[in-house]
Parts: sequence; C-alpha cells; structure tokens
Amino acid sequence: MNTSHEKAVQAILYGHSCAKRLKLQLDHPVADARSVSNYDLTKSIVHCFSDAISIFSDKSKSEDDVFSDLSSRDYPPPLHQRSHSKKRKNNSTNSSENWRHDSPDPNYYDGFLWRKYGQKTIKQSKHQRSYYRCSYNIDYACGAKKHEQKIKDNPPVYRTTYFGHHTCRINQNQDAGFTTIGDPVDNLENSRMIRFGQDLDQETIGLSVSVKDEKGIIKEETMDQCRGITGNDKDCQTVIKENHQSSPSGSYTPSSSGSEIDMFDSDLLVEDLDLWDRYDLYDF
DNA sequence: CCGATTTGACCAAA
DNA sequence: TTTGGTCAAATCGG
Repeated sequence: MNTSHEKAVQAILYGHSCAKRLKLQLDHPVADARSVSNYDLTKSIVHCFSDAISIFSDKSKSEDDVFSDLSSRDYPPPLHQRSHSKKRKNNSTNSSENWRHDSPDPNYYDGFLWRKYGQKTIKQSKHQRSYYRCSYNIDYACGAKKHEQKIKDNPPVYRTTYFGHHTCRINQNQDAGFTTIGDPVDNLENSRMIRFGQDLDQETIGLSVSVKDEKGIIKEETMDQCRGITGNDKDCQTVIKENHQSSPSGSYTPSSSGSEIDMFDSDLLVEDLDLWDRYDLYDF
C-alpha cells in the first residue's frame, strides 16, 4: 500500500503524461480509432489533478481511508430508475446513488448538460446543496441526476454526487474537437476512457469514488467548519451557470490555456509514455 | 419571447 | 417533528 503522498504524486505524474500525450496528438493528429480522444485525455488530466488535490487536502481522513474510498469505486454502479415521487432516498443503505466526484474546480465539466431544479440548505452544512437533472430529462426520459455541494473551503472542494443512469444517449458529435461520451458509468463500460489493454478496473483512471455514506459529506464539512474558514457558495452556482451556457454539443473549453502545455518538455514525451503502461499498476 | 434559474412550498421518510 | 428531495410559480437574462 502506497502512502497518500505517493498516490498523489502518481496521479500528478499521470496527469502530466496525459497532457503530454494530448499535446502530441494535437501536434500530430492521427485518425486512429484506437487512440484515445483528445476529450478523454483532457478529462483524464482534470481527473488526475483534481484527485491529487483532493488527496492532499483531505486531512479529515487517514491515508488508508482516503485510498479505501478511491479504490472502492463500483464498476459498474447499480442502475437506478428515477422515481417520480418526492420521497427521500435512503442514501445510506440503498444503491440509488452511484457516483461521486470531488473537484477543486466548480466548473468541472462531466460531458453532460444539466438543469438545476432545486437548492437546499443542508443541516450541519454551511453550504447549500444544488440539485440537477439531465437537461434531456423530458426529451429522452433521462433519469440521471446529480447533487453538487461545496464540502471544503480551503482549498475548495466541490462534491458532485451522481444518481441514476443517462439514457438520453445524447451523442452530439458535431464538434470535431470533442465527443460527448457517456456518463462516468457508461464511459467505463462503453467508451473506455483510457485503454491499457487490461481489465476494466485497472485501465480506468476516473478517480471518482463510489458513494457509500452520505453522512461522510457532512462529517467532512463539519470538520472543515471547525477550521473557521468562510466560503461563498454563490461562486459555485455562478460558474455552474456559465457551464450550462455552453453548447450541449460538447464545446467545452478547458480552463487551462493551451500555452500551459508548452511548458512540457517535448523530449520527455516518449519516455513518459511509459507511464501509460505503468499507471495501471497504481492502486487507485 | 422563451428557456433557464431561483426559491418557497409541499411531500414523505426518518 | 425534522429534514432532504422535488415541484412549480416567479424571476432572470439572452
């Protein structure tokens, strides 16, 4: 069992290698259907850095706890048919909640278009929780939903919890640069975000965690509150709003500029590609 | 004008 | 009774 520090470093290194590979593909586009798409690479980079940050910032958990979470992802998560009733879900026992993602970036783009339908103040939580459902909920009877809530202030961590399954299959691929891939679940099952020629569990690098105990969110945040740090949840909403204004066809523009990639040393491109082969050995 | 968001009310599980 | 999840009217904004 590696230490959390090592895990985080591995995640960063892998993100670095993804960035390099992305640059390589941008510089030398190839029409190879087997290659990983630029979008997937971008998503992988975001995942890696987000989770590395989460690891470093998650002081409320022991190292083992952190990686117990990270390694306990359920693939595939259980299917969940949306209930139209208002009754509360039993978050701690049933399997309706199936995906969780922590990100320092409230503008994290998961490839889908969401419509906000509610916001609640959660007891013992100083941040409000926002409720979203798939924008194609009506058109395609898509039952996918998600919650989003700020759980830490410094550094900021936004937790998105996904429920249900995307049935909309909105694969608007008009945009040549990006393709709308399935939800995190579908992505794993169909698109195979990253290919290592290994088993699914090993080749997947989405570091989101399966949800086991919603109370943990409150617990973490309560500990954060003890630090006496204040935050502004409105920021989250604002950014999300901006995110929603982007085209549903997936015209996502990564927040980081392309110039940052220039910082990478092209000479390392080949040797660092080895990380792709080694990353499946990491115990995320 | 129309689609998206906000927000108070409502409902049901805990 | 409390609380989380959802509804839907009001409001906002392009």
